[in-house]
Amino acid sequence: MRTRNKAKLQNQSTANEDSVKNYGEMKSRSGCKDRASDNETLANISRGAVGKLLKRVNKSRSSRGPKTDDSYLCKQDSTGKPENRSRETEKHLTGTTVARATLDAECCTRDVLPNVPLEVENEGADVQYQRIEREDELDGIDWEDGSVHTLKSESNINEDTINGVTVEFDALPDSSKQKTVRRATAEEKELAEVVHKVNLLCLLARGRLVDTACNDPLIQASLLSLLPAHLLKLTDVPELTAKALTPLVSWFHSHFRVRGASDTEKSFHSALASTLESQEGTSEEVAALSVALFRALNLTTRFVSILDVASLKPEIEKLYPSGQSPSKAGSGIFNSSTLMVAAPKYSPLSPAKSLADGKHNNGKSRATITDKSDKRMSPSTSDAQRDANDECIMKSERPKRKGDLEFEMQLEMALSSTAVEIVRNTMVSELADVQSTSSNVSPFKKKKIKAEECSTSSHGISTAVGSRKVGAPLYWAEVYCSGENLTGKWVHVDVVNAITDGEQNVEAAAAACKLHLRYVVAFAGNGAKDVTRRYCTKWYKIASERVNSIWWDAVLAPLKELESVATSDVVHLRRETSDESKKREVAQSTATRSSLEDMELETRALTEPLPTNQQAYRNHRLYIIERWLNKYQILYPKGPVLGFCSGHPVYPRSCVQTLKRKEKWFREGLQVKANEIPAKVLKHSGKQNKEQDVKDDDYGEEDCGGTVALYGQWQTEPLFLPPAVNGIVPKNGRGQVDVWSEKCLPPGTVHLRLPRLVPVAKRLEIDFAPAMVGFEFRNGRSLPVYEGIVVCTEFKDAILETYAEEEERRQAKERKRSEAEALSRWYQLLASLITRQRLHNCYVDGASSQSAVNFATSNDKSSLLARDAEDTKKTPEYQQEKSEIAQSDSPPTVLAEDHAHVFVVEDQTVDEESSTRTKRCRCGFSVQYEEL
DNA sequence: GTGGTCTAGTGCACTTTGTGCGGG
DNA sequence: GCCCGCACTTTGTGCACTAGACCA
Repeated sequence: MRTRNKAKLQNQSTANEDSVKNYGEMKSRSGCKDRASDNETLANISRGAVGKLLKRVNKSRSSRGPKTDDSYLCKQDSTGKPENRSRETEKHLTGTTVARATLDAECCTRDVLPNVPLEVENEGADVQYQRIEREDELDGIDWEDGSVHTLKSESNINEDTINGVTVEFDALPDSSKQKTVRRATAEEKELAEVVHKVNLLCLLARGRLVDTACNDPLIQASLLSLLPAHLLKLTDVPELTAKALTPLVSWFHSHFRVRGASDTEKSFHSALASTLESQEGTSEEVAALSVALFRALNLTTRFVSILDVASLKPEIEKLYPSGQSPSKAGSGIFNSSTLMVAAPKYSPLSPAKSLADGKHNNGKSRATITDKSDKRMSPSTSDAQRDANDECIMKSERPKRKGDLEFEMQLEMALSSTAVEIVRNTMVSELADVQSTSSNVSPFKKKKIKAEECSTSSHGISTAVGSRKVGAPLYWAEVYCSGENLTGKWVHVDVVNAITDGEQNVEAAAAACKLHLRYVVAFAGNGAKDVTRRYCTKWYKIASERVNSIWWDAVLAPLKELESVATSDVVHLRRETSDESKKREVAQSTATRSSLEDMELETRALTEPLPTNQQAYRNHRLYIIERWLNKYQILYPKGPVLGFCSGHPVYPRSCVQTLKRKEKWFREGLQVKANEIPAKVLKHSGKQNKEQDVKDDDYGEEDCGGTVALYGQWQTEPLFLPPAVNGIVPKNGRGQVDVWSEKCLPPGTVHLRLPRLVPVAKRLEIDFAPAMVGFEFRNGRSLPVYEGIVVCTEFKDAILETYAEEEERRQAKERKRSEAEALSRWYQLLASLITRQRLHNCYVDGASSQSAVNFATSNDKSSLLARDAEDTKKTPEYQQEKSEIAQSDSPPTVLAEDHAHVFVVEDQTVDEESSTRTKRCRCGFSVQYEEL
């Protein structure tokens, strides 16, 4: 679509600004003329002229092709005053326009007016032509092919209207064509993974928190006190079965209600106590209470939770349109449907919230209802509601998926039909509130609860519309029933939905609620165990959504032990009355219970049913269909056929073999057996073929005719290389040995990974081969990397011995060289110091040039510096000078004339910190140097 | 709603064996 | 003249994977 560059006022790009400025310039030019003559008349005439001009420009555009159709440009208001604009926008835009007009007025005087007669009426065809040309010149700048953001289109139209121009789009932006698909970058993936992991850890911690709260003796005692007497004895049977739990579950389900909201500021423990008191709470609290009750009844019980973590994959395209940063929209753990904050997530469709959603998302028709609801809410509830509303606003800013749009439409219809019912329910709840005085729950809270109940159908899996349905199985209990099966069984008990032993239904229920069973974790004894396998039969669907199993197993390992100990401990306590021998037996059985469960889960993993769609086989860990084999894979042996999917035979994944070229096998220390037919022959690309034709392969690779032969491991045998004979190392065509691994070394040879071995081997006249250990890319090409040499084993010691000697010699030589260099540098330093001092004496202290010359002469050979101090002492000159100095009372400057500096040892000072030594001559000259 | 197919974008693995110049 | 070390410059292609669009 060709659009007017509307980005001017949005400061989107400089180019856009320029282009729009050009248009503003056009307008201002006409404004200049207005001022030049009659304001009113010329203004109107000018506007008319601009309109004409635009029409002609548009005409010329449209004549150039369908893509340049700008018919959407037309003059809207003859007065140029915008209609229906906001005050802020008006202010902003007026300022901008005036500023630009002033600026352009100055420009137009110089730029346009000199060439154009002021009489607009007489504006000749030439001028118009010039202007049109100008427009054409601007065409490339001022107009561009651009996308239109739907969310901003409305405001943009207003802005353009302000300028007296209406921007009309002849077609709705085609989202499917405009949307550029942006894939997640590696960095974003990494970030998503980190968020996922952190979210997992938080949810694990949350689960442990809940598990600990379930052990509270006060809560357990309170629950027992509520339990009818006949139910107390239900579980007091030696072989507990799932059936025996049913009455208990029914009682619990009827006595505890689930509400959506929760006071997130309370600790979970106090929230649990409140739930116990009011017999209403979140599904998490209700499930936790059920676990507490079962534990109070001495049943081995776990608290099980689906960890609904942030996605492992960055959902960029889903959540954020192009140009909208994740930070702006909010992302990850804080915006995901995490269980850390229970309230908003579990009641997405409560009437109040739904109405609030409607307020923001859908029109004002529902605003009245929302207002009513809001007015009845308590301040705290309103705050919560505001939070929810904020969340809704955030959600509304995101691009909506097709399903979400449909959901909104359905929601709107449902609300319109049930609005009356909601109001009635609210009134009923108000009435009930007035009547009930004993309850501690605030009337406002109760209203909300009641209102929510009417739409969420409180218990059972709802079939409500929406992407997140109410009733998703998120929390339940697992009770160990020793009477189930032969070895006992962990029985799924969901008091929220009043389901016992319904583990096979969890997956379907979760799927119906758009909830993936990525992680199902059972908590007990402050530990945790991943029991996802028990509830998830379609592992292939969640495998890619789970974190790296090594990391996950490592995280769970200590928790798993705690859980295992805890569940056995519970059993142990339960049978405390047993005698010692029985105790031992129980301990033994619990030890195997954990391993039995592991076996059960592993069995489930290995007996996963065959998927019914072909895509599932692509990365399935157990099964494969032939179409998903890549070019380096083959089925060997080709069977057994486990089943069929859309006519494709399904094979075990274990039949998939990786194929490699001969050279690749060589690198792994294997060679293809003689007379083996390639398992697969691949065609090479043109470029590779060309290169392959030019060169010969080292090992007789069969790459010719643009094909490459691949072999499977079953076609290989251990590498057999020609051995070293008579001290000669067998080499390849390039006179080297490729040392990919130790297996690639010819028998009887050894790889010496030391530098500077080549001269040693040459000196000893020992046969060797450079060892190529790999390739590296430099200068845009791959270059071989050599490391050491390959020699026959019998020469190893001799070479190493000589190498050691050679290295010692080399190091000594190196040391000597460095010392000599140090001396040389010292000499240079001191010589420069002397020169400096000489110049100082000569020109700064006012010494005679003659003395300077003498000084220089006496020092030219640097005899003083070359001389050692001790040696100097022994010389007759030194002795003479010393005596002269002692006898003379002359100032040092006089003495300095034609004298060589003498540094007496006694006059030397040493700075220990800086290791600097200062030598002083009696004449006052001193030299400071650093000791090496 | 689900699955199959096609398309396009992204990331990654594979490929693979120099040359010229200056200083010693 | 020979040998050694260093600098130069930083691929290109194809495939696997993934996700979206579209259709049945």
